[in-house]
Parts: sequence; structure tokens; C-alpha cells
Amino acid sequence: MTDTAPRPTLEAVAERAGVSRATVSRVVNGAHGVRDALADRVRRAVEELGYVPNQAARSLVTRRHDAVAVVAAEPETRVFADPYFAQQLRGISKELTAHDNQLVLLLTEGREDHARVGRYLAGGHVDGALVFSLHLDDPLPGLVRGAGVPTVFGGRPGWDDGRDDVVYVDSDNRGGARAAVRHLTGLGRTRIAHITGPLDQTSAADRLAGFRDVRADADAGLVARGDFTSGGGERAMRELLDRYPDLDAVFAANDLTAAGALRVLRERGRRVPDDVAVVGFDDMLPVAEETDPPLTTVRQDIEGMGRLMARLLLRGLDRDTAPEPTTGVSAGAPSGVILPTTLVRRASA
Amino acid sequence: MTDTAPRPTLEAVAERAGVSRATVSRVVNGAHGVRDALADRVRRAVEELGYVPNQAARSLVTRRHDAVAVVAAEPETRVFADPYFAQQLRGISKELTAHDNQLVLLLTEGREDHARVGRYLAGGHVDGALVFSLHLDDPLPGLVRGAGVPTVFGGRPGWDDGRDDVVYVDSDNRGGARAAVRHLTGLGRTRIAHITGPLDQTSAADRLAGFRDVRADADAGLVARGDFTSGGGERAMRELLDRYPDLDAVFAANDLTAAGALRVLRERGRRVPDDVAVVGFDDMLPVAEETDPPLTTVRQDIEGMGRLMARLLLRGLDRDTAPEPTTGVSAGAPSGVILPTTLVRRASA
DNA sequence: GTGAAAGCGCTAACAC
DNA sequence: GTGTTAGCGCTTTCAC
Repeated sequence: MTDTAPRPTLEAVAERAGVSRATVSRVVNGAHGVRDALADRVRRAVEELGYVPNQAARSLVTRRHDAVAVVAAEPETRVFADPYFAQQLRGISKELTAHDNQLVLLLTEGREDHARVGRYLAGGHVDGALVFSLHLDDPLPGLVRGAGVPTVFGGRPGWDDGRDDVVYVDSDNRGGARAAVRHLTGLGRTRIAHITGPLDQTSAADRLAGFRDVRADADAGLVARGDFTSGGGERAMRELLDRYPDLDAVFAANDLTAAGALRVLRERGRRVPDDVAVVGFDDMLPVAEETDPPLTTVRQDIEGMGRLMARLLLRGLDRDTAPEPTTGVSAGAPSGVILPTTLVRRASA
Repeated sequence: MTDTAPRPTLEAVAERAGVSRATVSRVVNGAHGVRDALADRVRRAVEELGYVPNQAARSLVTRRHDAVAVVAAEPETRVFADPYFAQQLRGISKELTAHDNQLVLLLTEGREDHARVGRYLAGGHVDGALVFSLHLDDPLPGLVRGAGVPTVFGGRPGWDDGRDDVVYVDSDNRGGARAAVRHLTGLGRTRIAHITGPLDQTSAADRLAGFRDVRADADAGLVARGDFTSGGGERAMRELLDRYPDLDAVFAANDLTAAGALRVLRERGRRVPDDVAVVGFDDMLPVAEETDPPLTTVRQDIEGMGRLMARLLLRGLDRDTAPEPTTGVSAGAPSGVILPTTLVRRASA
């Protein structure tokens, strides 16, 4: 572990180039109005000295950090159960990088961490925050608001207090669910069941709503509660099969759930998709492609969600962001942006 | 997106408490030698004003940031193919949090990003770096070294230039592989094949070495090259079966590979584990538990690796880290720390 | 034990 | 166009 060498300052560069600090500063920050000859001298001096601006000094005066916090509750979300969060992070990272912003990752494990996150956010270390809030009673959002930091949420926040300045990005869970169920009805299926996710998460609630949109008159018993895990999918599938031995289709709230359901169906001697058609949600590759048969499922643009979150935040921060005509973001302050989903047909339905 | 309110400064607190800035600074930084009465007054003022230190100002003088960069090459590693990296991140985050350090995530997509990362690291924004370097020819390590930032590597670096100041944390890939293969021989298997990972990654190379440790005299044909994906596992399994229709066991370099192998075995009418026993590596839950049959595999303490990386870095940074008697880290500057692996028995072998 | 004062390295008015 | 100067908010000698 090497020691950090003393780094050259603006002053040093100025001296070497024979100009004032102000001029060096202008050149370094790409300002206009410096004669080419001088600018070149400065650039050469920067090069020779290996000068790198001291961000702390800069932030102290500009009050900008070019850094954004990404806040996620680790145990409660499925952050680490699947690559979902990782993909969002990737999208966020790409977008932030493109605009020279750093990504500060704040993972919370429990209540003790909330105070810490609040303090950090309030501490003015970052210019904004990207917050993943998937639970109805998540304390994080309130906290972030209290900190007074510009924020974009990932996933539709559960609370809805009428404030229209809450910016969030979500994928079209409800529409995706509708598409899935319609696909099933299109296949001629008539006894279609749904295994939900944990209904305190808006994504799960929205998918259930989408199911109901299409199957408004379905028996209540055709909806079984799952928890986004394959074990939960197994349990729910058993329940459903016990109640409705003649069901011919299942829409599972996510791919893991579908994988569990698939196992139970096989165990009970049902052929998929012949006897029972199955559709999942997420298109989580390591799962959806590995099941037997491979899963027909609803794909969301997860990375795109991440990118968009970052973009919206940066835009709100008055950074120079390219206009974004494709995502349907309205001018002004969009409250929520919903990304489309697409049905991916494989063998299970 | 709310605006940031003007925050109170040390000065303001000092005035309110009727003391000097120096005294407030001492109290805030937990220094000794301030009379209790005064300290209390200061703390109250801090509370009332909602004072939070300005980190930029502090860094400017202390030259510390209490921040650590985590650098990972995104497309080349399996960073986002599975929850592996996410779990390490979690471990890292926990440890950093416990020592009041922030985590700055630097994801690189390709060569263009390297310069950026180098600049950032050299820019003195962080006190140290945690670098995931899984490829033999990864440019990142050299870059990080050039930046002169204290660093701990995740995974045994491929290069080995004799410098013993390279600190890294890895899990016992070789030992784990040995355990896996021994398990197979213990089962009475005699024709044991190995599907490797991409051999330019040290983890894959080490697992192959472990296989060879136990099966020194195995036919070269019993080793087929995979790439850590299930598709690669399928291809390799087909090859192996074509060459050795009588093989009775397979050690796959990771769980995804094993999942692919399992599919081909089923397709070819081999019963697992009766005809062919299969062992994977990683214990990547969403895969290992979902395969049919569930996978016997080698588990690594992934989160523990992350924690340990962070701990070693912080220690090298002279932070107050608790002594760590359990992991076998020697005093002084340990070069490489290898975490143990354990065999997890399920149904496939 | 406490305060005064000197910067840390940079940007942004403001002169020239 | 370019230089001068005054801080940004904090820590840290060094007096007292």
C-alpha cells in the first residue's frame, strides 16, 4: 500500500506556466476567454506536473460535489436476492459517469442505519439522491425528504400524499401483468390463477392489479399469496392446486415464484404448458432461461430504469443533460415515469 | 426536488455556545481536554442548530476523506451475471459503515473508463481502493498502482511480480476444488470429468489446479473448457459425454456451469446422481437450490471476503480497526488472505 | 483548558 | 483577456 505523494497545486501550475492562478483555473475548468497561447502553456504545465484538481477545495467554494448517493435498504428489498438491483446500479453508473458524477452507495441494514443515512444526506456530501423504496412503510423516503436533498425514487413509492413533486421511475408492472394474463387468455386458458408477491411492495400490488384488470370476475381463491421466492411459489402453487385441480394457467408475480410453481406442477404430474401454462415476471435470466421448460415472462428494462433515474436527477440538478424525447418524460417536473414492459415468449406458455 | 437550505457553520455554533471555533471543533471531533460544562453547551448548540460538519472543508485540511473506492470491471467479470459481486459489496458496505467510511462505486465498462478511474483515484478523492481484478491481463491493477492509492484486491491477482506488498483476499478455490473432487472419489466415482471456467481468471485456474491435485493422472480429455455460463456448461458436457460415455462424475467450475451440465445429462438420459454425480462451485442460491436435482456445491464466504477486504484496507489506512483474530490474518502486512470454503451436500452428488 | 490566527486549494468577483 | 483578492468552513499550532 503505497503512500500518497504530495500533489501539485494550482499555484504550482500557475508559476510554471507563468500565469496567475485564475487563468489556470479557467483553463482547467474549460472556460472561454483565455488566449490559445496561454491556454496551451497552462495545459503543458498541467501535464508536466501531473496536476489534478483538489476536489475538496473546489467543493468548498462551489458547493457542488458532482456526486450522487444511491440509497437502498438491503435486507428488505430483493436487492441481493437477484441481479435486479445490480443492473439498475449499472444503468445509474453509466449515466452518472457520462456526466462526470460519482456514485456513493449507501446500503442500509436496519433502523440503526437510517440515522446515519439521514445525517449523510443532510451533511451535504452529495448533490442528490437516488432512493430505492419498495415498501409501503419504508422510512427512507421521509428521511430523505427531511434531509432536503433532490431525490428520484426507484419504483413507485407506496405512500401517495398528493405531493406532485415526488419524482420516481418505475416499470409498467400493471400493464405488464395485463399483457401476461391476456397472453394466457389468448391461449384459450380459462382457469387462470395468480401467485402474488409480498403485497406491501408496490410492484407486487401493481401486478396483482393488472391481473384483476383482465380477470375481474375471477374467484378470490385463484389468487394465492407468495413472497417473490421460489419457496413461496411452491407453497402457493400447492394451495392453488388443492383448491382448483382443474386450473390451466398461472401468472406468477416474478420468475423465482414461477420456478417454484413449475417444480410443484411437475411433482403433481401436470405438464407445462400443455396442462398448465405458466408466465413469470422480470425475465431474470439466470432463472427464466434455466427453468424446465424455459419461462415465458414479462421483461422490464431494468438498466434503463437506472439510467433514467440518474438522468432525471441530474436534470433536476441543472446539469447539462441531453433532452430525452424517447422516454415520454414531459417537460417541467415529471412526477412519475413508467417504462414499458414486454412479454418474452419461451416454452412455458 | 427541494433546495438545500443554507447550513449552519462551526462559527455559528461557536457563537451560540459562546465559545471559540476551536473548542467547537474539538468537541465535534471528540477530542479530550474540553471541560464538561463547555462541551455540553457546545453539544446543545450543535443540536439546536442542526449543525453537520462540512466534509469538504474538513478534507481540505485533514487530507482525509473517509471514503473508499470500489472498482470493478463490469462487462468482463461476472459482476452482474450473478449476485456474487452484490454480496461482496454488502460485506464491504457493512465494514466501511462500521468505520464511518463512505463507499464510492466505480464501475468500468471498457478501456475508455480506465483513464477516468485512474484520474479519479489519482485525484485524491478517496483514501483507498478495493479493486476486483479477476483477469490475468486486467489493466486496472497497474492503473491503481500508478495512482498511488492504498489498495486491497478482491481475488488473487493474475500477475505475480514478486512484490509482496500486494494485498488481496480470495477464497480457497483450490482447496474447495480438491474437497469437491475428493467428495466424488469418496463416492466411489472413478471417471471424473472437470468443466473449467475461463482460464484467464485466477479463480477458474485455481479450481482446475485443485482438480488436478486430486486427479493428477486423469486423461487430459476429461477436462473440458467452459466459461462460467450454463450454455458453456452444456457445450462442455456434450463434448465430455461424446468422448467418455462412461464418465460417472463431473466437477463443474461453478454452479451455472453445473446447471447446464445437468440439463445435458438429463437430455442424454443419464440419471443424476445415480449414473453421473455432479458438483458445482459457489453455492449461488438462486441456481444451486433450483436445479433438478439440487446441487451439491462448494460454498464460499462471499460477504466475508468483502468485509475482510474493507477491514484490511482500513487497517492499512491506520484507522482504528478491531483486531481480527478469527480470519488468520497475520500481523504486519499480510500479502494474501485466503478464506476457507465448505462443501454443501445436496442431491446431485 | 481555551482562544487567536494561519492556512488547506480553489473559484469568482472585481479591477485593470 | 488576465491578474488580484477575498473568502468557502474547517483543523491545528501556538500563545495565553
